[in-house]
Amino acid sequence: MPELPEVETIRQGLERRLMGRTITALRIPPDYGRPVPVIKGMDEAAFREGVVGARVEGVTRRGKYLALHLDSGSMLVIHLRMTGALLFPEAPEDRFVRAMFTFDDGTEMRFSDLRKFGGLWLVDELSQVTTDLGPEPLSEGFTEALLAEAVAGRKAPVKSIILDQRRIAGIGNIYADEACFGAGIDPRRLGMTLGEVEVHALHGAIRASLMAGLDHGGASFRDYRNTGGNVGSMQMHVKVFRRTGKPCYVCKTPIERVKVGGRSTHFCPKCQR
DNA sequence: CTTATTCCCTGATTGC
DNA sequence: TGCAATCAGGGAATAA
Repeated sequence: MPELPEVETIRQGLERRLMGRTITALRIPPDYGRPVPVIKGMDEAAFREGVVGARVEGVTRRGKYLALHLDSGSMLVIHLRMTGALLFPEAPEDRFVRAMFTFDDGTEMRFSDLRKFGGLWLVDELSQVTTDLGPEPLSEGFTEALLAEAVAGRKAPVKSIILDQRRIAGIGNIYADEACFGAGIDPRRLGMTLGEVEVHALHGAIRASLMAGLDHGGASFRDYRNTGGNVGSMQMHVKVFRRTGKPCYVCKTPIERVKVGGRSTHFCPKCQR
Protein backbone atom coordinates (compact mmCIF):
# COMPACT_ATOMS: atom_id res chain seq x y z
CA MET A 1 0.00 0.00 0.00
CA PRO A 2 1.47 3.30 -0.94
CA GLU A 3 2.62 5.21 2.13
CA LEU A 4 4.99 8.18 2.30
CA PRO A 5 8.07 6.43 0.81
CA GLU A 6 6.05 4.83 -1.98
CA VAL A 7 4.16 8.02 -2.81
CA GLU A 8 7.39 10.02 -2.76
CA THR A 9 9.01 7.51 -5.14
CA ILE A 10 6.04 7.96 -7.46
CA ARG A 11 6.28 11.74 -7.13
CA GLN A 12 9.86 11.65 -8.32
CA GLY A 13 8.84 9.57 -11.31
CA LEU A 14 6.03 11.96 -12.16
CA GLU A 15 8.28 14.99 -11.87
CA ARG A 16 10.80 13.45 -14.23
CA ARG A 17 8.16 12.48 -16.76
CA LEU A 18 5.58 15.26 -16.61
CA MET A 19 7.27 18.57 -15.84
CA GLY A 20 6.34 21.08 -18.51
CA ARG A 21 4.04 18.64 -20.30
CA THR A 22 0.54 19.67 -21.34
CA ILE A 23 -2.41 17.32 -20.91
CA THR A 24 -3.95 16.80 -24.34
CA ALA A 25 -6.54 14.15 -23.63
CA LEU A 26 -8.31 12.34 -20.83
CA ARG A 27 -10.05 9.02 -21.16
CA ILE A 28 -12.27 7.51 -18.52
CA PRO A 29 -13.08 3.88 -19.36
CA PRO A 30 -16.86 3.62 -19.74
CA ASP A 31 -17.20 0.55 -17.58
CA TYR A 32 -16.15 2.45 -14.53
CA GLY A 33 -19.22 2.08 -12.38
CA ARG A 34 -20.98 4.28 -9.97
CA PRO A 35 -21.47 4.86 -7.09
CA VAL A 36 -17.77 5.53 -6.56
CA PRO A 37 -16.38 7.33 -9.59
CA VAL A 38 -12.68 7.98 -9.72
CA ILE A 39 -13.30 11.70 -10.16
CA LYS A 40 -14.29 13.28 -6.89
CA GLY A 41 -16.12 16.51 -6.22
CA MET A 42 -17.26 17.37 -9.74
CA ASP A 43 -18.65 15.66 -12.79
CA GLU A 44 -16.49 14.20 -15.51
CA ALA A 45 -17.16 17.02 -17.98
CA ALA A 46 -16.04 19.74 -15.58
CA PHE A 47 -12.96 17.76 -14.65
CA ARG A 48 -12.07 17.22 -18.28
CA GLU A 49 -12.61 20.90 -19.01
CA GLY A 50 -10.25 21.78 -16.19
CA VAL A 51 -7.38 19.46 -17.00
CA VAL A 52 -7.22 19.14 -20.79
CA GLY A 53 -5.02 21.90 -22.16
CA ALA A 54 -3.33 22.54 -18.83
CA ARG A 55 0.42 22.33 -18.39
CA VAL A 56 2.13 20.65 -15.45
CA GLU A 57 4.31 23.16 -13.63
CA GLY A 58 5.16 21.12 -10.56
CA VAL A 59 4.61 17.83 -8.80
CA THR A 60 4.38 17.84 -5.02
CA ARG A 61 3.51 15.43 -2.26
CA ARG A 62 1.83 16.06 1.06
CA GLY A 63 1.42 13.00 3.24
CA LYS A 64 0.06 10.37 0.90
CA TYR A 65 -1.43 12.95 -1.46
CA LEU A 66 0.11 13.87 -4.80
CA ALA A 67 -0.57 17.15 -6.59
CA LEU A 68 0.09 18.09 -10.19
CA HIS A 69 0.26 21.88 -10.18
CA LEU A 70 -1.27 23.19 -13.38
CA ASP A 71 -0.55 26.47 -15.15
CA SER A 72 -4.21 27.34 -14.74
CA GLY A 73 -3.57 27.76 -11.04
CA SER A 74 -5.57 24.65 -10.16
CA MET A 75 -4.07 21.43 -8.95
CA LEU A 76 -4.86 17.87 -9.88
CA VAL A 77 -4.79 16.00 -6.59
CA ILE A 78 -4.33 12.25 -6.57
CA HIS A 79 -4.72 9.76 -3.72
CA LEU A 80 -3.81 6.14 -4.41
CA ARG A 81 -5.35 4.73 -1.24
CA MET A 82 -4.70 0.99 -1.17
CA THR A 83 -4.19 -0.28 -4.68
CA GLY A 84 -3.82 2.80 -6.85
CA ALA A 85 -0.89 3.21 -9.23
CA LEU A 86 0.21 5.80 -11.78
CA LEU A 87 1.68 3.84 -14.64
CA PHE A 88 3.45 4.67 -17.89
CA PRO A 89 3.60 2.56 -21.07
CA GLU A 90 6.58 0.41 -20.07
CA ALA A 91 4.53 -0.95 -17.16
CA PRO A 92 2.62 -4.17 -17.91
CA GLU A 93 -0.97 -3.70 -18.99
CA ASP A 94 -3.71 -4.38 -16.51
CA ARG A 95 -7.48 -4.37 -16.51
CA PHE A 96 -7.98 -1.91 -13.67
CA VAL A 97 -7.39 1.37 -15.49
CA ARG A 98 -9.75 4.05 -14.15
CA ALA A 99 -8.38 7.06 -16.05
CA MET A 100 -5.87 7.63 -18.85
CA PHE A 101 -4.08 10.93 -19.42
CA THR A 102 -2.30 11.78 -22.67
CA PHE A 103 0.38 14.48 -22.80
CA ASP A 104 1.67 16.68 -25.62
CA ASP A 105 4.81 14.58 -26.13
CA GLY A 106 2.73 11.45 -26.55
CA THR A 107 3.31 10.28 -23.00
CA GLU A 108 0.44 8.30 -21.61
CA MET A 109 -0.20 7.97 -17.89
CA ARG A 110 -2.82 5.66 -16.51
CA PHE A 111 -4.41 5.66 -13.10
CA SER A 112 -4.89 2.02 -12.27
CA ASP A 113 -6.76 1.00 -9.14
CA LEU A 114 -8.00 -2.52 -8.51
CA ARG A 115 -10.11 -1.70 -5.46
CA LYS A 116 -11.36 1.67 -6.67
CA PHE A 117 -10.62 3.44 -3.38
CA GLY A 118 -8.35 6.02 -4.96
CA GLY A 119 -9.47 9.33 -6.39
CA LEU A 120 -8.74 12.39 -8.50
CA TRP A 121 -9.70 15.93 -7.54
CA LEU A 122 -9.36 19.22 -9.36
CA VAL A 123 -9.12 21.98 -6.79
CA ASP A 124 -7.39 25.26 -5.97
CA GLU A 125 -6.12 24.18 -2.58
CA LEU A 126 -5.26 20.84 -1.00
CA SER A 127 -7.45 21.85 1.94
CA GLN A 128 -10.47 21.32 -0.30
CA VAL A 129 -9.59 17.65 -0.46
CA THR A 130 -8.35 16.72 2.97
CA THR A 131 -8.77 17.79 6.53
CA ASP A 132 -5.71 19.27 8.18
CA LEU A 133 -2.68 17.05 7.90
CA GLY A 134 0.03 16.85 10.50
CA PRO A 135 3.64 17.74 9.73
CA GLU A 136 5.77 15.89 7.22
CA PRO A 137 7.72 13.40 9.33
CA LEU A 138 10.91 13.91 7.32
CA SER A 139 10.76 17.69 7.61
CA GLU A 140 12.17 19.84 10.37
CA GLY A 141 8.63 20.64 11.39
CA PHE A 142 8.30 17.17 12.86
CA THR A 143 9.91 17.73 16.20
CA GLU A 144 10.27 15.51 19.20
CA ALA A 145 8.22 18.02 21.19
CA LEU A 146 5.41 17.66 18.69
CA LEU A 147 5.42 13.89 19.00
CA ALA A 148 5.46 14.19 22.77
CA GLU A 149 2.41 16.41 22.55
CA ALA A 150 0.67 13.95 20.25
CA VAL A 151 0.97 11.09 22.72
CA ALA A 152 0.50 13.11 25.92
CA GLY A 153 -2.60 12.13 27.80
CA ARG A 154 -3.87 9.96 24.99
CA LYS A 155 -5.56 6.67 25.67
CA ALA A 156 -5.18 5.48 22.09
CA PRO A 157 -2.50 2.91 21.23
CA VAL A 158 0.81 4.36 20.07
CA LYS A 159 0.36 2.77 16.68
CA SER A 160 -3.04 4.38 16.18
CA ILE A 161 -1.60 7.77 17.10
CA ILE A 162 1.20 7.65 14.57
CA LEU A 163 -1.21 6.37 11.91
CA ASP A 164 -3.44 9.42 12.46
CA GLN A 165 -2.79 11.67 9.46
CA ARG A 166 -3.83 14.74 11.47
CA ARG A 167 -0.94 14.11 13.85
CA ILE A 168 1.72 13.03 11.35
CA ALA A 169 1.21 12.87 7.60
CA GLY A 170 2.21 9.86 5.54
CA ILE A 171 2.63 6.90 7.89
CA GLY A 172 0.67 3.76 7.03
CA ASN A 173 0.51 0.24 8.37
CA ILE A 174 3.94 -0.93 7.20
CA TYR A 175 5.99 1.95 8.57
CA ALA A 176 3.93 2.23 11.75
CA ASP A 177 4.88 -1.35 12.65
CA GLU A 178 8.50 -0.83 11.60
CA ALA A 179 8.77 2.38 13.60
CA CYS A 180 7.40 0.75 16.75
CA PHE A 181 9.91 -2.07 16.39
CA GLY A 182 12.73 0.39 15.81
CA ALA A 183 11.77 2.21 18.98
CA GLY A 184 11.38 -0.99 21.01
CA ILE A 185 7.82 -0.02 21.88
CA ASP A 186 4.85 -2.37 21.96
CA PRO A 187 2.42 -0.86 19.43
CA ARG A 188 -0.48 -1.50 21.83
CA ARG A 189 0.99 0.77 24.51
CA LEU A 190 -1.23 3.73 25.24
CA GLY A 191 0.19 7.07 24.19
CA MET A 192 0.04 8.46 27.72
CA THR A 193 2.34 5.73 29.04
CA LEU A 194 5.33 6.74 26.94
CA GLY A 195 8.25 8.34 28.71
CA GLU A 196 10.57 11.00 27.38
CA VAL A 197 13.20 8.47 26.34
CA GLU A 198 10.62 6.42 24.48
CA VAL A 199 9.27 9.45 22.65
CA HIS A 200 12.80 10.25 21.59
CA ALA A 201 13.30 6.69 20.34
CA LEU A 202 9.98 6.67 18.50
CA HIS A 203 10.72 10.00 16.83
CA GLY A 204 14.00 8.67 15.52
CA ALA A 205 12.52 5.32 14.53
CA ILE A 206 9.71 6.90 12.54
CA ARG A 207 12.19 8.89 10.51
CA ALA A 208 14.59 5.99 10.12
CA SER A 209 11.93 3.58 8.88
CA LEU A 210 10.57 6.07 6.37
CA MET A 211 14.06 6.89 5.09
CA ALA A 212 14.81 3.19 4.72
CA GLY A 213 11.64 2.86 2.67
CA LEU A 214 12.74 5.74 0.46
CA ASP A 215 16.21 4.26 0.04
CA HIS A 216 14.70 1.00 -1.20
CA GLY A 217 12.18 2.56 -3.55
CA GLY A 218 9.22 1.60 -1.38
CA ALA A 219 7.79 -1.71 -0.22
CA SER A 220 5.88 -3.99 -2.60
CA PHE A 221 4.07 -6.54 -0.48
CA ARG A 222 1.27 -6.86 -2.93
CA ASP A 223 0.17 -4.04 -5.19
CA TYR A 224 2.67 -1.22 -5.02
CA ARG A 225 4.41 -0.36 -8.28
CA ASN A 226 6.36 2.75 -9.21
CA THR A 227 5.63 4.77 -12.36
CA GLY A 228 7.64 2.30 -14.43
CA GLY A 229 5.58 -0.60 -13.11
CA ASN A 230 8.49 -1.90 -11.05
CA VAL A 231 8.37 -3.15 -7.49
CA GLY A 232 10.34 -1.63 -4.64
CA SER A 233 12.61 -3.68 -2.40
CA MET A 234 11.75 -2.47 1.09
CA GLN A 235 9.64 -5.62 1.67
CA MET A 236 12.95 -7.51 1.84
CA HIS A 237 14.28 -5.23 4.57
CA VAL A 238 11.39 -4.97 7.01
CA LYS A 239 11.98 -6.22 10.54
CA VAL A 240 8.45 -7.19 11.55
CA PHE A 241 5.81 -6.34 8.95
CA ARG A 242 4.24 -9.56 7.63
CA ARG A 243 6.93 -11.65 9.34
CA THR A 244 4.40 -13.41 11.59
CA GLY A 245 5.93 -16.53 13.13
CA LYS A 246 9.38 -15.82 11.75
CA PRO A 247 12.27 -15.23 14.16
CA CYS A 248 13.05 -11.69 15.26
CA TYR A 249 16.35 -10.62 13.69
CA VAL A 250 17.51 -9.39 17.09
CA CYS A 251 16.40 -12.08 19.57
CA LYS A 252 15.00 -14.97 17.48
CA THR A 253 11.62 -14.75 19.24
CA PRO A 254 8.77 -15.43 16.75
CA ILE A 255 7.12 -12.27 15.49
CA GLU A 256 3.50 -11.99 16.60
CA ARG A 257 0.50 -10.59 14.82
CA VAL A 258 -2.41 -8.87 16.58
CA LYS A 259 -5.09 -6.33 15.71
CA VAL A 260 -4.59 -2.74 16.81
CA GLY A 261 -7.26 -0.25 15.86
CA GLY A 262 -8.59 -2.72 13.34
CA ARG A 263 -5.25 -3.04 11.55
CA SER A 264 -2.97 -6.06 11.38
CA THR A 265 -0.03 -5.33 13.62
CA HIS A 266 3.28 -7.16 13.76
CA PHE A 267 5.75 -6.96 16.60
CA CYS A 268 8.41 -8.78 18.58
CA PRO A 269 7.04 -9.58 22.05
CA LYS A 270 10.51 -9.60 23.55
CA CYS A 271 12.12 -6.56 21.93
CA GLN A 272 9.04 -4.36 22.17
CA ARG A 273 7.75 -3.47 25.61
C1' DC B 1 -12.34 17.07 22.49
C1' DT B 2 -11.64 11.70 22.28
C1' DT B 3 -12.06 6.78 20.67
C1' DA B 4 -14.45 3.09 18.14
C1' DT B 5 -16.88 1.44 14.17
C1' DT B 6 -18.55 1.36 9.42
C1' DC B 7 -17.97 1.86 4.70
C1' DC B 8 -16.04 1.52 0.11
C1' DC B 9 -13.97 -2.59 -3.26
C1' DT B 10 -12.35 -7.03 -5.29
C1' DG B 11 -8.67 -10.67 -5.59
C1' DA B 12 -6.64 -13.92 -2.47
C1' DT B 13 -7.14 -16.95 1.19
C1' DT B 14 -9.45 -19.86 4.41
C1' DG B 15 -13.12 -23.05 5.99
C1' DC B 16 -16.36 -26.62 5.61
C1' DT C 1 -13.41 -29.99 -5.71
C1' DG C 2 -16.63 -26.10 -4.95
C1' DC C 3 -18.52 -22.43 -3.09
C1' DA C 4 -19.19 -19.18 0.63
C1' DA C 5 -17.23 -16.49 4.14
C1' DT C 6 -13.44 -13.85 5.55
C1' DC C 7 -9.53 -10.92 4.95
C1' DA C 8 -6.70 -6.97 3.47
C1' DG C 9 -6.51 -1.81 4.40
C1' DG C 10 -6.57 4.42 3.73
C1' DG C 11 -9.10 7.50 5.51
C1' DA C 12 -13.60 9.85 5.49
C1' DA C 13 -17.87 9.60 7.76
C1' DT C 14 -20.54 8.41 11.52
C1' DA C 15 -21.54 6.96 16.20
C1' DA C 16 -20.81 7.04 20.98
